[in-house]
Amino acid sequence: MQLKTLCLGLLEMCDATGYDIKQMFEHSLNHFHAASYGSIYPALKQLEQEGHVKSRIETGGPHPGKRLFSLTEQGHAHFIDSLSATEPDETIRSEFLVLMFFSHLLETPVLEEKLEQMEQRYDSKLAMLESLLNQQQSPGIRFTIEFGISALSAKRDFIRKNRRKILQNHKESADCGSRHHLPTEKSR
Amino acid sequence: MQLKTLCLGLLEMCDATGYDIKQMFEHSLNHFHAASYGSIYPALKQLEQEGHVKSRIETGGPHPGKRLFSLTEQGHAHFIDSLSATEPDETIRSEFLVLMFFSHLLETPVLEEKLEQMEQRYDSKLAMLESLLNQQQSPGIRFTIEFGISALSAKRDFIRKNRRKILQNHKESADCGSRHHLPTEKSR
DNA sequence: GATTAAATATATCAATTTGATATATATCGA
DNA sequence: TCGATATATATCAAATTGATATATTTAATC
Repeated sequence: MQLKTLCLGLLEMCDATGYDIKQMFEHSLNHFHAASYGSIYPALKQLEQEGHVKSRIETGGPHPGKRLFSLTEQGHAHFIDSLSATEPDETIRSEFLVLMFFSHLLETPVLEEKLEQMEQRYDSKLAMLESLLNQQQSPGIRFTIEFGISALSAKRDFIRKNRRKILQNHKESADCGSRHHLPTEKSR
Repeated sequence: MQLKTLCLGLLEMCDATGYDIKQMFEHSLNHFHAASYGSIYPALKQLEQEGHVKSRIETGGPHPGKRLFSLTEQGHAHFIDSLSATEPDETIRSEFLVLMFFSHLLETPVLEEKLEQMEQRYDSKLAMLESLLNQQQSPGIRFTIEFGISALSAKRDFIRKNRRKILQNHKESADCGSRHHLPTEKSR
């Protein structure tokens, strides 16, 4: 799914500036989709060229000159079509699991710190979702939040349950970046 | 974390071609990090220019002419440093949750199909991880697989538990792409 | 034995996206 | 009134995706 499609979706909710769209990404979609200004502004520009959105410059208000985007009928229809056609899937990019994958190359205290940090990070992400839950209305949005809470809890609990075992094991087979036993040693 | 760092990590395990690295991404790292040829080959080229890897062309074997990359001592040291410095975190991009977020704009049978598809997708991802589990040795790698299984199970179970409720609710407040009640209607 | 499909291997490129940076005004608290 | 934070837009190099092109080898099928 392209960012353009997602911007269209957010404009289904209310008219918004590029800045507003960024805020929506950071607040409502934070736990399952990110986007940067460097992609949002060009996306909106293209959508306008394609006739899916139109924009007007605000004259009054606290920030005169700001550009408010709104969906056109064409853009609405296009969003429904794109949405219906998107395959349900997800992609994960986990630097934490990369760390764990290569954990035999870390020193035990470093590994311990990473596990600690990740657990805390999950805790604060959970807290954020819990607080979102009290504000939301639409069943679809509630679903995404509750889904996020389930996934996050499972991951945090997995770390909690396995942390001690992993660290014990790691300390015993202290390896720590030496490559003496690796099969490719000769070639260097 | 840059792809270059990850390539270095994979070359810690054994010498490999660009193709081999892509295979490793698809098999071992599949559940937490993807990479395309279009990024792998340039990454290896840069790593060689920086002296972190070196390459040799194979003369014999089934595919003479293929370029095997191996880590240099410098590359090894650099990988350990990069790894120790990476913040444990993760990013999720979920088209499934985007669908759920805007589910009020889908027709009930379409929503039903998406939920069904996602549940199946989680099942097959789960099956893949289960089979990986029987092959793996290193505690770090096992951790990533078991972690993946926990997270995937939680997500699949969440869909199973909430599917009926969501669909029931959705059918009752049939909305289906009409925008008659939306606040921005007047502006169009 | 011939044909065909799938696997192995490398490379390139337009389009997308990130992440950083620059700029300017407005609001709010100290 | 000062400084910090929030609002708002824009740009750009660098990274990455996803698609495409090419060629050989192996395995399967007929």
